[in-house]
Amino acid sequence: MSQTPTQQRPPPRKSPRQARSAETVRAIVEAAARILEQGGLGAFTTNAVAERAGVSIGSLYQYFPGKEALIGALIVRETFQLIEDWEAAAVTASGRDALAGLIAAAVAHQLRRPALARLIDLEEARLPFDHETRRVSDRLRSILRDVLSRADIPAQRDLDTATQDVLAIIKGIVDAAGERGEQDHVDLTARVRRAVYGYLGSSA
Amino acid sequence: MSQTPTQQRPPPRKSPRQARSAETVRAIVEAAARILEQGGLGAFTTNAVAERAGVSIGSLYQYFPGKEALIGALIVRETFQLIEDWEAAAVTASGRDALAGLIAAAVAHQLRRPALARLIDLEEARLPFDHETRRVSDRLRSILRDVLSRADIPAQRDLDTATQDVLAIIKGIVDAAGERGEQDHVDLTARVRRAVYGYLGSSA
DNA sequence: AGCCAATGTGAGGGTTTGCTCGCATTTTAT
DNA sequence: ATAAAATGCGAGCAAACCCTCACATTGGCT
Repeated sequence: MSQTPTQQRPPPRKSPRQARSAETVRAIVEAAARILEQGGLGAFTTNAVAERAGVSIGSLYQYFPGKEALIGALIVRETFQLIEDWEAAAVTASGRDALAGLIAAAVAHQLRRPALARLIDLEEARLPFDHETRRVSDRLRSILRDVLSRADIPAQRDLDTATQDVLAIIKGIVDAAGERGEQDHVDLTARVRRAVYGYLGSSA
Repeated sequence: MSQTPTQQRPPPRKSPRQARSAETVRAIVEAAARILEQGGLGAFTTNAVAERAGVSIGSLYQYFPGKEALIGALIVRETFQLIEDWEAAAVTASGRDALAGLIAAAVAHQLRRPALARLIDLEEARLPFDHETRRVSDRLRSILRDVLSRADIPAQRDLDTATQDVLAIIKGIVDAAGERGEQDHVDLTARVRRAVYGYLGSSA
């Protein structure tokens, strides 16, 4: 009966085995994203997500153990996109270039779907999440940490604290800008860079 | 019948006229704060707040038109404390000292009740608020804006954007630090200063 | 074709919770 | 003391909403 010991509170759900169910899961997650960015948390109900996805509420609960798991899946999806961009940016020779690449990628990611990205940051800060969600967030932090430890970036007294602070700086500025409807990647990237470089103790 | 044209959606409520009711309002707001910082948003129900305050649910609704108004009142209360500290810090002769004072005050304010301050920042970013709440938030921004426009601080191309960014930097770092349980005012203040000065284009 | 597993359905049960309303108690004013 | 206003009370209504379950449909396989 118990094959996969996965989560904690609600019983785990099936994974899709056929192509159509994989598409169902995709549709549900994207519907969740659209509901969130158009109506905010207030409009985010499981029935609304199912309707928007064009599936029944029962189908939704076959793949997600509860409402919060939906947000969790959305966080994983969005964060994973950013991880891929960051991994590509991190392989640059110079640490400074890598850091600049991370910042540019973060800004681009945010401006793609600003309302969604901002709400996800808020939810991530608000909810205690499952193993998979934490793992993806940790991976993101780990990439930044590695870049900050490169030789051509000023050494930090506490690398973990520095990583957390730089992430907070990026998210803070970029979320606020997205809320205001800013579109200019170049200007926004430059502002984030100034704050981050200043924090790290680089020269301008 | 209509003496005070106050809010929008729900009907406005009475203002306390006797001392005992003023105390009731105080107790309700403080109960809201305690519920929030101990149980988070999930535990924040109107009945829970009333019970914690030692008053009936009916009394609560005599002074607050709804659940969100409670959070609004809490935001006003907390923000007003910070405004007073900031106004005191802003009268310093040097703009750089004034800015340093704002940062130190913000850090101190955050570390006093970290969980509460963080949740309030999150809620402030999430909800659309009434006139009074916005007015207080605007006052805070205005103080920072004035300091940033001082002569001995590098001129910013767009003062409003700079104000928003600096606020985001402060809140971002300080909320993340509070979440981690940091207690060291001095170290945290120094880190925020580096980021802000870097952003503004000052030298370290 | 026939069987079984996978997938899809949606009405509604059960719970939570925001909020009202009729009434009781306390304070103020005369 | 008495009336009127202010304040306090809390059972319970109404609505929202998460989630289950019994059943229908589809797809894969021999």
